[in-house]
Amino acid sequence: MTELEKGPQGRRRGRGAHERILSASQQLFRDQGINRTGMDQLCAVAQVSKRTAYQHFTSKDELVAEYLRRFDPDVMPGVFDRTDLTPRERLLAAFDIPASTPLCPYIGAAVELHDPDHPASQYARDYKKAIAARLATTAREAGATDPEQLGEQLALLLDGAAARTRVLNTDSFPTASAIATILINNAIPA
Amino acid sequence: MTELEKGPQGRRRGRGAHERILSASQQLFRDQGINRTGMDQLCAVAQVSKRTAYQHFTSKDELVAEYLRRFDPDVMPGVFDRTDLTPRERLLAAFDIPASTPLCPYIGAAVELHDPDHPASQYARDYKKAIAARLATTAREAGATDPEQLGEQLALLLDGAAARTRVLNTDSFPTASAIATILINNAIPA
DNA sequence: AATTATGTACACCGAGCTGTGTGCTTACCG
DNA sequence: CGGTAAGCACACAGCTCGGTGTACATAATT
Repeated sequence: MTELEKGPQGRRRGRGAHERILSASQQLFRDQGINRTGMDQLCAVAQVSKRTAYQHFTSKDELVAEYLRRFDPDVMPGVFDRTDLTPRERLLAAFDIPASTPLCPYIGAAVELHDPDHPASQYARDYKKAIAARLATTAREAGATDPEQLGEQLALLLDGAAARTRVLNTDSFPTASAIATILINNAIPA
Repeated sequence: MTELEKGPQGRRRGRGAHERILSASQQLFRDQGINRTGMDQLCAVAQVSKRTAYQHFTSKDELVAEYLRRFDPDVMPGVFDRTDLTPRERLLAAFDIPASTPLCPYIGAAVELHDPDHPASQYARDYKKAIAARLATTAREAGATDPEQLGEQLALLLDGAAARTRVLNTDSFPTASAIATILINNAIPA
């Protein structure tokens, strides 16, 4: 982050503007929210001129959508690909959240943007469905009698924990995990 | 609402400014969100001059806090006081939501304001705790082995359904209700 | 009838927002 | 070396927002 201290003439950060902008988005949109983060501040953090930012993203809305698209990689997928765990263990592992996560950014975006037609809102829906589907297929592997239902239920637990953690400012994922255990035990015949 | 069409001189709505403002808040903050509702629009809907609004509420923040405080009455409490239901039935009745509810305004406020110290955020926390407590006492009446735990679990389900309904734009309360049934059956010894 | 509380109209302020226009500088690549 | 793509600084347009100042009008109370 600080490897390119100051350019030759006291300015200029180099060529990776696009990535720096997205990186700053991740940080600021998460910490402050989307609406409370101005493009000026974002550009300052990204060490990018405003002009450059608008050459990479035609509007803030577009940046927000791209920010959500880039978010996924290092959050959920890791859980589902762990071959060292049984499917049943994988379902439960989804509830082991680092506790540093402020709020699922997809929920945050949907609430803040308040427009179901916003590209970011649409992507948030797609993502939520994808997570539920992932949980469902894993539930199937685990031998659940009704995998779709279990997947949807577990997804609801994740969202509930995320929302509640945000509002109450206390980690609600253990509670969700406890419920998940019960549901899984009930849904998978011994 | 339209009983006082136009004042004697083509203006003036009468004395209930305070209530009209709060009423407009309920409508607009719910439908559009807090940040996307300006005081100008709010005053127009409330048929109140901006000056009057700021004589009743010193700031928008204060209005938001009061809006949340006034929200409660006709939502949850009705469920817990129904003597025609057994405690167990009351717990389940909490999940019968009219489906018109856009999003729990407490979650919305906490996400939109993004400041845990905001009076409205604090009240949202208090309210959420109160709901969990209500559920817990009802769970105790129903004979649950660990009422506090069950109360917290059911509260999480409600929040999960609310958040998920908002993001996915589909009613998630039936799913939550199904989970609740399982939890209740597991928590209350036959 | 006089007083007081309440409400009104409307212009205005300063701040912050998204987004541009312009002219210049630097880094890369053939 | 020379051309081009990428990035820069900086001012500014145009808008909306929260909030205020001022002078006036009406309603309830006494």
